[in-house]
Amino acid sequence: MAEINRDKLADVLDDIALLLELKGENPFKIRAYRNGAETVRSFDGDIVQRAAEDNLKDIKGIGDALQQKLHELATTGSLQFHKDLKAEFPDALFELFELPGLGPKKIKVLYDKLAIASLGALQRACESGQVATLAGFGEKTASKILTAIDQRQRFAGRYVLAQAGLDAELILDELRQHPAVTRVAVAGSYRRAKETVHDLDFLVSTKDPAAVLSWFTGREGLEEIIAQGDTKASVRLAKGMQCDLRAVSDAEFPFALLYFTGSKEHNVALRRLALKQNLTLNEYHLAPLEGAKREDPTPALTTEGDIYRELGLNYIEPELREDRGELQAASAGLLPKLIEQENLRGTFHNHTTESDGRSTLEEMVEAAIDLGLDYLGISDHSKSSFQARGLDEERLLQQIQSIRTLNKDHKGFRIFAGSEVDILKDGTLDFSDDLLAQLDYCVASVHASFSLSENEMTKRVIRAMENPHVTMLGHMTGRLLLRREAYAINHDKIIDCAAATGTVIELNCSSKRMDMDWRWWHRARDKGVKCSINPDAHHASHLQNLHFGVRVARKGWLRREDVLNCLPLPEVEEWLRTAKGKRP
DNA sequence: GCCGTTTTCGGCCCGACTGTTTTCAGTCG
Repeated sequence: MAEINRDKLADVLDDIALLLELKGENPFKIRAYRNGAETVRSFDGDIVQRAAEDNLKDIKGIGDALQQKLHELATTGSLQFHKDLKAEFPDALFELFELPGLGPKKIKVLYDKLAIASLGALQRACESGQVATLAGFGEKTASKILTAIDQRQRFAGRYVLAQAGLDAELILDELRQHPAVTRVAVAGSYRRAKETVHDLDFLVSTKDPAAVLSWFTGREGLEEIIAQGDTKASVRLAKGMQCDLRAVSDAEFPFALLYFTGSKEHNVALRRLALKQNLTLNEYHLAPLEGAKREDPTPALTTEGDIYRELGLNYIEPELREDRGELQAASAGLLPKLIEQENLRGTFHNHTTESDGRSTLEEMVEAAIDLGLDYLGISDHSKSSFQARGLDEERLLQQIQSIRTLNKDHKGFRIFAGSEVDILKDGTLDFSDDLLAQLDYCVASVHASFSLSENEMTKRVIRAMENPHVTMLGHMTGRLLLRREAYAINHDKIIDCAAATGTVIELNCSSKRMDMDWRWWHRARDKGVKCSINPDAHHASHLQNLHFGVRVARKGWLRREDVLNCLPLPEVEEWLRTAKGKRP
């Protein structure tokens, strides 16, 4: 039986939705499958187990048909209905969905009329002029497709959060200085702090949209202008990222900001809520449904908070807007007070030139002080990570001494001596317990043997977490965003083990990692697991990534009290001195 | 396909832009 997990269940439902779209099925049926996929992804509990037991009835969004299909998937590892649908179309056809401008309807026409089922065939058909003759297609469509195929090679199309941040902040600054601009914001997945984004969505309020839009499309160094209308323009930056700008009136601004921040799922849920109150919500206003009776006119709403309040909700922070329970929490007054960057007092898991860092111990300390932190943990690699010049026992003991000495020069700032110790293939650690006991703390991480089965990997990591000297688990899945997949590991079991052993889980906020993934933190938090937001800095400048770490922690519903490195120095010292099983 | 203090049938979020169309379908967010 094929190994089945939560993601596999959700992916099959999404795949069915796509296949049904190609077949031209009822769009609401398609939406039901997509909703089902999202429900599976965000379900709080062991959805695979529930599916195997055929016990999904009370889960909103899963009806008889989806329950039956999920049950078949969970018990047999595959789904006949899915296989049959897939057999109707060649695999290569699905590449076509990656081209902007092509959706299920057009792809179906290409497939039905010209038997086009791959990027190569599509390129040839565009070049030969066949595509332009199809009903609903034309010369421009054909040439746009050719451009899209070409660009697909050059621009992978997604960017990590910190990377997008450079362009986002620059363009925001320029927009703020534009004389015709009143209010400005960057919305979209960047504002929601998704770990990767595919474009940047800017929003301005202005009395002169034409002036702002023409400034936007006239900026220097653009790769292309994708679209330009009266209120909206899209451009591609030289580095390939798409940026959209929307111009609205100042009265419309909060509605547009809410709308363009998304997520799409959050918006849909919000509009459904509005409808229940006989209101209709769009990007311009909140208004009574036509014909609906409403006692009072909607009062002036000038901020997003006003709109939420009008709908009977507390203000929902952008990071939470993923339709993962935030509307219910806002309605019940149960939203968390999310962590803020100024709550961070220090950070663990940082490297120096002793292993593979590029800044010295002293440079790292200066950078931490400049950032306003009160403590910094140094955890260079251990000896098995020879590719990273990992420290052996002798060098680690010397480093501990250097740190103790350097601490004497700093009043009110503390450097903690730690290690990022390798979790070996069998779950044992790279250093003896005696040596680990001499450290202030220890981060344990997997750096090799990524291809173990989920079961073996989970056991391996659990064994390491059961060590009384392991303070925290480093980058839990080893993923590198947009570059390397996470290794297989059972999140539920690791979180349970962290709760049982008092092991902290790291939120590694290196821009390429953001690991453990934000989708799991709410659950971990509720089980009492502590988080440590760590930049895994290999250069003094990488401490800046704490900013994005905090934003992703917010996305995981984390509060100040859930994060170890929000503790003030005296308390974190006390916490580290206390034996692992007895910590608060 | 899902769902119900209007319900077991008839709804299901909404608008801009583009390209192909003489009034709109498709795509995107």
